[in-house]
Amino acid sequence: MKQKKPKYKQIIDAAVIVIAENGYHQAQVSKIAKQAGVADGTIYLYFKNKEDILVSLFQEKMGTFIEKIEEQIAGKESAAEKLYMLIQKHFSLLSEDCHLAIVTQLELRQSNKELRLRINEVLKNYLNVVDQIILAGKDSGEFSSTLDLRLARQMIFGTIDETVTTWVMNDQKYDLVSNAEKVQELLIYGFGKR
Amino acid sequence: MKQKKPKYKQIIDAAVIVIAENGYHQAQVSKIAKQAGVADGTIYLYFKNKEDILVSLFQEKMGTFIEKIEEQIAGKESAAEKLYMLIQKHFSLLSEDCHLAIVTQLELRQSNKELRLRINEVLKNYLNVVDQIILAGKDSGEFSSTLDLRLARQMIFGTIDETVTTWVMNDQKYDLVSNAEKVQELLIYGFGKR
Amino acid sequence: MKQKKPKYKQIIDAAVIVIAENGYHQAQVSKIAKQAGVADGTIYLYFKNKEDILVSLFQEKMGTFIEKIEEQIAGKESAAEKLYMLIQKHFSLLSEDCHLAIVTQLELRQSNKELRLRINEVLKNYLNVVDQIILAGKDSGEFSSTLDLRLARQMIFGTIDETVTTWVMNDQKYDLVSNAEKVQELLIYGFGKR
Amino acid sequence: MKQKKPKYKQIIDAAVIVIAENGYHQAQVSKIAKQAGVADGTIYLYFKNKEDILVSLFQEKMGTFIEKIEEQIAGKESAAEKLYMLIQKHFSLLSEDCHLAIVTQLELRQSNKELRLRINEVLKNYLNVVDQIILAGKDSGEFSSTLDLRLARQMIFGTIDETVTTWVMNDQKYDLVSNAEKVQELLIYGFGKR
DNA sequence: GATGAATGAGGCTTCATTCAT
DNA sequence: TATGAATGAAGCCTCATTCAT
Repeated sequence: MKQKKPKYKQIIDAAVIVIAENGYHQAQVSKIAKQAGVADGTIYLYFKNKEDILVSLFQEKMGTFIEKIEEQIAGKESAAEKLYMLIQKHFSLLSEDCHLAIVTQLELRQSNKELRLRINEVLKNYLNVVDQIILAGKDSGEFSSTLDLRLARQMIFGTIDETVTTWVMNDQKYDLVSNAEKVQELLIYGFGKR
Repeated sequence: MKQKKPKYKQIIDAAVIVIAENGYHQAQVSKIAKQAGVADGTIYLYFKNKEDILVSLFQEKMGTFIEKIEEQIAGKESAAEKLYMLIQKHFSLLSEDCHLAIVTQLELRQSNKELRLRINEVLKNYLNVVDQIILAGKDSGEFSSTLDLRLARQMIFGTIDETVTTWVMNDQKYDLVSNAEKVQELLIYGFGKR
Repeated sequence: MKQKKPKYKQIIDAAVIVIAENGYHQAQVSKIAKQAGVADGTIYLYFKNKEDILVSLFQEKMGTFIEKIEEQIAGKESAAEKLYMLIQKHFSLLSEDCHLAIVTQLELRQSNKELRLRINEVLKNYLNVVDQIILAGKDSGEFSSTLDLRLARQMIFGTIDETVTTWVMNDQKYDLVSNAEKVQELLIYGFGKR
Repeated sequence: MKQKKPKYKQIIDAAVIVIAENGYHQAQVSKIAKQAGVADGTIYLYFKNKEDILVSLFQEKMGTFIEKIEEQIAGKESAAEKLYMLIQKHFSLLSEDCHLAIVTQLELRQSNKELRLRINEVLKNYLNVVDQIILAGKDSGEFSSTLDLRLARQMIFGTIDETVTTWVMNDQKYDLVSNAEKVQELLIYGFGKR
């Protein structure tokens, strides 16, 4: 059977592998082309330039990422439960794709300011999901009515992100998912006694 | 008037300015030399190579950073107060040096993996201070005795870092320091009602 | 008309000319590229680095050199005749290519130790041809049976090389080839009376 | 006791050691200064520039070299004996100073064309001694009256030089001096039977 | 649509030499 | 005389992108 997967996705998947295995600065277009099994020039039939591959990669993966998280959250009643599912799914999705974890947590951050701004655009969709949970919590009375939306969002994202990054930098050698519950509890109740 | 400031510091300060204003990838050695008012070759009397400038920059600045934070924390009784002073000082030090804020939050993260590993070594000293606070809080009974040290550390650092990064990416246009108290409260009490 | 000659040879020939005309240390890659009529980067599609150009140059030219000499020697009966053809062809091949003579006698010797070691590897093929002649002469009884192979080889190569070098340093202003017979006689009979 | 040896010689001796141990291209002025125990700038009180160190080195060493050879030759009657003494002394002087051997046979040849031309000027004094021997041999009837002076000179120098170079490139691991007699015989009688 | 050979701009670093002390 | 900190010119190589086939 010939490769049915359109070249577009084929190239993005190749990029994830090449970047994860070689690092951002060693991920030349020619390497990605080779991994994807196409000629260098073919890349430019599907992407405007190299930056476009990376942004598309992030959009594509983050789109799927958010969809799956939204699915998980959909049925849940409480904000606490939603937050738990967000964290749990975030952790488990990255645990299941070690290449993607390396790329998003370490490699893509080496991109220049402009690219990172465009990546942040994509990230906003994720942050919107976070915001929905916080607002739901405030609405339902689970969270303090004086909770600052931006700070809460930064705390949730910052904590999750730092947790995943530490895990990746430790070569993913411990189980990330099993931390989900404690992370959620810390976010909701803080360090104080309960 | 002769330059009294030793060239070593002179070059590091020039590097901070050049990187902040031009971006990491546009911070050529020749630009740094020009900004420092020395010849290109002079750089190499004080630094082994370009990477050495960046690591030294981080060491020098982070060293001062940590010293100042430790001074602030020293007198405080409670862990809560110590945590507040950490955040407050962290925010105010970066607020006072907008160039340094850009460099540490955005530009230096574009460095390659090897350089970031060396930067992380320096960061460990900061994380040790954080750990001391958490342990003190557990000792004194302010924090839950079951509090996971690593998770708490990641939550504190992740939240602070994300907060500063967001502020820098928004062009430092709002007051960062005034958020210190709320961030501390969120960390200690979480999102729950009080 | 398209350049039919493959770029590999095109670049090597350009290198010979550039080195001969500008000297080893003034033979920048960009100059060679310009002379070859290709872009700087194209050089690196055919050669690993600058040193590789020089080693390849020597291999290529010395390969042809040895082939032609072997052709000449092939039919000859006596070692004396073979030695004469070796010298005669050595002199005439370099007389016909004044650029190559300058490069091999003067410029390539300025290369660093590592490069010269690699050049010496190539030279061994030439010295093997010399050895064959000496051994043939000893076998046939033309040369003394006590003749020391290494010394004889050094005397032949040293004399030929010094003769060519002197000629090149005198700007090739006298006829080299006409010395071939006398050089051969000197090697075979020495300075003594005959 | 303080260093009585004038700095001039001190620097030249340092240069020989530094070049022999590090190679021509790694023999920076600062390294020579350090080895000589003087400041970089001091070098320039005794030598016009780096090239001047190298030419002076060659002049100084070659001057002594020739003097010693002339001493040896002085008393000898026959040209054959003189030639033997020349070779024998040439070999033994270099055998006794392994640093100098490396410098003259390998490292100094990496110098550029201009420097080599100046070195050749110095070499002429050596070649004059060779010429005296050849002419004496022709006068006395030991050598053929039709012997070509230039060719004979090239054969003597080329053979000696190639012999020493081969010995140095083989890490001076066999005895050079013991080859003197056979080299002389080969030069005088050639490869023919005797 | 697919190829891949060719392009060419751009920067880190070394080291001989100077000159104020 | 002696010092040594400072100078600054100069070149190899990479790799994103194009375009003739």
